[in-house]
Amino acid sequence: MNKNISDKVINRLTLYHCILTDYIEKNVEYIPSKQLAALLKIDDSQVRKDISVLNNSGKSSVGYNVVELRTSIEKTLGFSKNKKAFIIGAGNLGMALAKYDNFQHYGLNILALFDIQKEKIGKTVNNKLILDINKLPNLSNKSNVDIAILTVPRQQAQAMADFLVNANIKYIWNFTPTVLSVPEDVQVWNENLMGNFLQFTYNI
Amino acid sequence: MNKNISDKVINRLTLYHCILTDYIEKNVEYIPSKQLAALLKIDDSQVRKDISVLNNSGKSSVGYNVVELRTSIEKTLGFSKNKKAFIIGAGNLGMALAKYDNFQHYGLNILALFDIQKEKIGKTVNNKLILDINKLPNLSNKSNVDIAILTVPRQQAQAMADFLVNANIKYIWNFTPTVLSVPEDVQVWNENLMGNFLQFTYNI
DNA sequence: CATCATACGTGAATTATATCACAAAGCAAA
DNA sequence: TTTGCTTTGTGATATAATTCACGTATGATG
Repeated sequence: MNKNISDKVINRLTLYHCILTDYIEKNVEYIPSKQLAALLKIDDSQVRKDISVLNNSGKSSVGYNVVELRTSIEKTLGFSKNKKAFIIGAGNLGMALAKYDNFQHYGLNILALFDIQKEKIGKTVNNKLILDINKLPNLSNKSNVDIAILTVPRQQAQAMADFLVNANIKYIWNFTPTVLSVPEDVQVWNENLMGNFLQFTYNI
Repeated sequence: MNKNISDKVINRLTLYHCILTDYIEKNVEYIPSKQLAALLKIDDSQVRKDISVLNNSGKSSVGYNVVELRTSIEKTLGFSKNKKAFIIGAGNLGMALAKYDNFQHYGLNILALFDIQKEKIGKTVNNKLILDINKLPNLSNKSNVDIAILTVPRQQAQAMADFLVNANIKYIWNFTPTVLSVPEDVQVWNENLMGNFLQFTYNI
C-alpha cells in the first residue's frame, strides 16, 4: 500500500502536473509555488504543503525545478505502473475513450472493449477489438485485468456491475449516472459528468 | 445569485438524484436517509444535513418521498434552467458528448460544435452542425451562449481559451489536461479525466 | 561581502466538513 | 391508546483542510 495521500492533494498534484508539462514545453526551468498557486487560484502555502508529500525539494528564492517536480509527481502517483483495463460498452463514450491515446501517458492501457450488440462485435476501434461481453470473465482472468471502464446505458449499469464483480473486476470507473452497489472489496469511482456540470453551472 | 451551497454538498445531491431516479423506476415511494447513506458509504446524518438545504422535509419513521425529494434537488440545482452551450473541438470526445442526449435532462442544450479542420465543417453530429471556429464570436453573441465545452487537443487549449474569452464566453468546461489561464470573471471547470483516474487507481 | 528580495518549509490558527448523540415525531401493533 | 421501534432534524463535538505567519535559505546587486 502506498503512502496515504488525501484525494484533494492527489487531485491538485495532477493539476500541477498539467502545468509543469506546459512549462517544460516552454523551456522554463524553475517555477515558484506562488505561480502554481496563482494558476489554480489557491494559496501558495497549500502548494508547498502538497509538494512536501513528494520526495522533492525546492530552492529558496528560485522555486521548483519543473522537470524534477514533474518526475516526482509521476513517481508518486504511479504513472509508470501499467494499469490494464477493459471498456464496457462500445457506445459513443466508450469509443471516444478507446480512441483517446493520451491514456497511455498515464499508465492506462486499454486492452479491449466489450458489448452485447452482435453487430459491433469483431470490429476494432483504434486497434482494440470489440468483444462479446461473455468472453470477459475468461479474458480478465487470463490477462489479469481488474479495471473496468463502465460506459453502458444507465439502465444496464447495475446489472453489468454485478457481472463485472462476478468476473473478479475490482475497480470500476463509472461513467454512468448511477450509484452502483458493489461488495466491500470493489472500488467504484463515479465520474458523474452531469453532476459536475451542475456543480459548475449552479450559480449561472 | 443562488443560495450558497458548497461543492461537496452539490456533488452529493447529484448522487442522491441518481439513486432517486432508480428508485422511482422501481416504484419505491419512500427512502430513509440511512439507505441513501449506505449506498454512498457515508453517514446518514450527512444525508439529512445535505437534504436540509432543500426546501423539503422527510417523514419520521418513513423517510423521504422519492419523487418530492428528486424534484427538490432538480429545482435547487437548476435542472430546468436552459443552459445553452457550444462544443469546441469536434474530435472523438467532442463528438461523443454531442451524441450524449442525456445532457438535455439536466438542462444542457448543445447548439453546435466548432472546429478548425475544413473537412469537418458543414457536417452534422446528432443534428448539430459543425461550424468554423471563426463563426463563434458572432453566434455566441446572437444566441446568447456563454458556456463552452472545450475538447480540443492539449496544445491548442490555452490559445482557444483566449479566443473564447474574447468572444465573451464566461464558463469553460475544460476536458483538456490543461490548467487554463483566464480573467477573473470567467469560470473554468476542469474535468481532468486522467487526474481522476490517477486518484482512483492510486492505491492499486 | 553586506544588504535586500524572493521563496521554501512548517508549526499554529482558522475555517470547513463530517460525525455523534439525542429530542421530537410518526407509524405499527397489541 | 399505550408501548416500542424507526427515522427525522439539528445543536455539540470531532476531524480534516486551508490559510497565516515566520524562521531559514539562497540568489542578486552594488
